[in-house]
Amino acid sequence: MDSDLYLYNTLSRKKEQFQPINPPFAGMYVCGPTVYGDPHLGHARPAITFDIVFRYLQHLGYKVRYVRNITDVGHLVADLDEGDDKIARKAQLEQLEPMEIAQYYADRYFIYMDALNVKRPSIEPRASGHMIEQILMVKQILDAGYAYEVNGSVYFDVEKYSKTHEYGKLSGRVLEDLISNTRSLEGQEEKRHPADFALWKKAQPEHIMRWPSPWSDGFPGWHLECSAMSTKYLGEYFDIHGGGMDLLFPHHESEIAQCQAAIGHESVKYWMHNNMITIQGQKMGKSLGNFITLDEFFTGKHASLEQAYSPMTIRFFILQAHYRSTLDFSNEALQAAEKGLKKLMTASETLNKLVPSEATAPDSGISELVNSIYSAMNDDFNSPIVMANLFEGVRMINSVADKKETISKADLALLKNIFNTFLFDILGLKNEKTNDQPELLDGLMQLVLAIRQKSRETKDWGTSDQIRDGLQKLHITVKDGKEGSSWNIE
RNA sequence: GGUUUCGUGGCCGAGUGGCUAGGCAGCGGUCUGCAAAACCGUCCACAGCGGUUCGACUCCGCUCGAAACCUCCA
Repeated sequence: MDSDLYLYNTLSRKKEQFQPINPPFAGMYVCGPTVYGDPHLGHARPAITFDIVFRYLQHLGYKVRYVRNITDVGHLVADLDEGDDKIARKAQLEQLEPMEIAQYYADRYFIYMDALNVKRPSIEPRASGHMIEQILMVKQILDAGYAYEVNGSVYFDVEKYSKTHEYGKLSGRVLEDLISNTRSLEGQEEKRHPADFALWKKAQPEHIMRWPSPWSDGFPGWHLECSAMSTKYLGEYFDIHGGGMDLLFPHHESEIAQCQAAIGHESVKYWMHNNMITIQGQKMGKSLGNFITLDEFFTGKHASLEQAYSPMTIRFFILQAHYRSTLDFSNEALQAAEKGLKKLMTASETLNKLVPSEATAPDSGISELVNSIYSAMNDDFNSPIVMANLFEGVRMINSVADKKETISKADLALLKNIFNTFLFDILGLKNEKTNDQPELLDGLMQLVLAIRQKSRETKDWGTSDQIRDGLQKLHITVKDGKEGSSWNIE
């Protein structure tokens, strides 16, 4: 099963043809959220990026197993002296089990990702549910001689590993630089080498999340869960591993080392990384305190938001940039996205009402449109180009509706197919209008517009405008065309 | 300091060695009772300086500027 799909592999820093290991199956692992805070705009980017990858691979006919983890381990420290871990504080103050906090935010994550029309992955494993696998992997690495135990903690021996393997190949780092640049942090004295990282950490008394292990009551190292769970569900060698660029080092670098040490070979064929969302040129992130939660976007309740932005506006906004570029947030950009989305959705409604003619005139090249959309997707998931092409389709649709152009039956079917396939199925955008009683509303509107038409015929503009303005207040726009008036819910 | 990546018009954002990105906003026009929407036309670019080339926004070098990672973070 050969495909024309090319994707950018961070490991080689080149676009490579996608050739799955076991076609028609495709395995994909993406680093999911750490559930100790409300999901924000930054969470939406990888979720949507890899949602597109998931959807497109399925569209191409692959049987995709998409695994995205939930990190619910090791970040909840009850020590209130340092940091601003409000969740731990909350857990302690309200006498909550830490897992209650994790559950709460995991649920929140699902709700908001559903709102963004992000498909649920095939498997969403939790780190806390895979202690056995993680402990087993630590043992494997110890047995292989690439780890050592100190006081109940186990560390990965980066120095030894780097003698026979290239630690830093993914992020382009050199070990010597890592030595000289690593800060001396508390608790590092146990490590033989500053670049070593924890596979298992003995829990300090204040650490409230802990599990028994052969070495100590403690918790697994940050990088371990992904290696253990990807191996469990996707095997020792799988196709795609994705995540945010900020995870490149040390997280993914360490995953590579862990798998190499435990299994004896690398586990990932293609590494994909989405770029960050910035706010005034700076990364939007938890640590910087400049993030805006999805809930705040949807409700408009945040000081830097001029209005509320719907889930699909956010999705459109994100898809209008290529996933490997930074994307700068601003009200202006969001408002542009909102208008663009509306234009696209209105056109998709118009499309369903279009009447075909004998031929397409002028010959506007709808099949070329299809080709260039596929080329764009195949070129490392270039969603902005896909959208630009869809807007070309919008122009055609509106021109036909305006009777300035005509479209053949075959071309119309083709155009409908493109919109259904790409706009809705692959880009995953959807019409957000809600209408529970379409017949009732339609009947009412026909009546109201008939009355207005009468007033227009007698040039009673006062009544005519009163009706139109009144409807506008209810977010129903009336458009007067050559063949009577039409209406639209905003 | 090291690693990685950028610098495109009023805003957001694609792309290419010579030929239109696209969206939003602006301007002019068509349509309309007036609008709205739509369509047509149009203005505004490729950080700076060198080099390669018949030709560079696109390749190379330097300068300036910005970001991410090196510590939990999507």
